[in-house]
Amino acid sequence: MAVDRDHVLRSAAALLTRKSTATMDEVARAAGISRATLHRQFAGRDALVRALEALGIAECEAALEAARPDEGPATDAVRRLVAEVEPHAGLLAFLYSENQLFEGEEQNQGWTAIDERIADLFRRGQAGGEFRIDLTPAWLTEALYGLLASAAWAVAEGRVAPKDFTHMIVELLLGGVRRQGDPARRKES
Amino acid sequence: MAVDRDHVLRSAAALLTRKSTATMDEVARAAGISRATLHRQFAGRDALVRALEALGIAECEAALEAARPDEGPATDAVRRLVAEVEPHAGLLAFLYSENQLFEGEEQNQGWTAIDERIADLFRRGQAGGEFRIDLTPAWLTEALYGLLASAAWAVAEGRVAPKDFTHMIVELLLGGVRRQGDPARRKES
DNA sequence: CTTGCATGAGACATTCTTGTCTCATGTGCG
DNA sequence: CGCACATGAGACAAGAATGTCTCATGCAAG
Repeated sequence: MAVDRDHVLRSAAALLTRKSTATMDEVARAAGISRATLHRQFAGRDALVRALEALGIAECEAALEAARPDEGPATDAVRRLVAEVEPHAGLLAFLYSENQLFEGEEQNQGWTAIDERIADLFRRGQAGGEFRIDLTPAWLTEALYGLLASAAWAVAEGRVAPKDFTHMIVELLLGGVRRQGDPARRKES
Repeated sequence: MAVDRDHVLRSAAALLTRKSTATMDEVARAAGISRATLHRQFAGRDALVRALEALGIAECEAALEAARPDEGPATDAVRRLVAEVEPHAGLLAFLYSENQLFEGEEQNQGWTAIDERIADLFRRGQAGGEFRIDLTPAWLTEALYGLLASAAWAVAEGRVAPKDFTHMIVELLLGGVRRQGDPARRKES
């Protein structure tokens, strides 16, 4: 009976999100299997992390699909994207910080493709006049990752309420902290 | 002749910023001393990290002092704060991710004090009508850390230009990505 | 010159994690 | 029933990093 590989991966993701230095043994126990069996599924820690990376990439791609980044106002597309990504923010935060360790190693091609699609969304918003143009799409993409990770950690540590997750990120990213204070309500430019 | 402790700390900060898993031996060589001497200065890796944390806290406090968070518009105070913190963003990013590992350990009191001062700045901006009030000061503080770390990493990996550092963070944090005077209505759900 | 002291180099034991292996169990299936 | 196979438990060696120790070197002050 093949162990439920997907279940193992998700258990590992949940654990490593909280404790990124967890041992193979801890990962195995978290999944309810023995270290031996875990090792039969994933040749080693590297293989496990790579599999998690593949999972994260797949989930990001699925989120991008579901968010339909090319439809409607870019603003709304960003909202949809964050909402779709929210459930996987923990895993993404883990992978995001994990990536900082890959000194000069080959950048995973899957990520660059996702980066590009997200950057394209920001680019579209800029071209359409919805977004300001003095911030590069590359930075906006990085900032989105950073905010997702920050929010995931802040929620994990109880510093902010889980239910506000999407709202916090989207509102800060889109509108910033400054009051769009307009005595005359926002009208045509 | 006592080794230049400050020089060692800054070398360690610079190295760990780039490679957070660097060995004690690597840290020692980066500082131009032997592992034995490094160990005489800092009882162990923990002690070193704690010293780095103290350094980071001291630099944050100095930045807060220099930024005069209680003077003038909160908007300008945030600008000053980010500008003051910029030189230490690498160290802060390291400490920020390092903190994710301190499972339930005692939260360093120094950080909570800094968190509070930053949150107070946001609170002041909200009370004064400069900042929107639907985002909690706690979240804004977290977001600021997240953006600082993202920017530091993005710069380190060459994905964004170092000279844009402060501008990118401040503009995104304050104004968001949406164009002001944007014809698209604002829908705060 | 001689002494004192910090340092560098390196040996050593220890601990932790990993990867590999063996063996017993237990369950499903023919 | 008997077989095959996946699993769990655990032993084992290898490697890495750490903490501790000793010893020789070099420099500076007396």
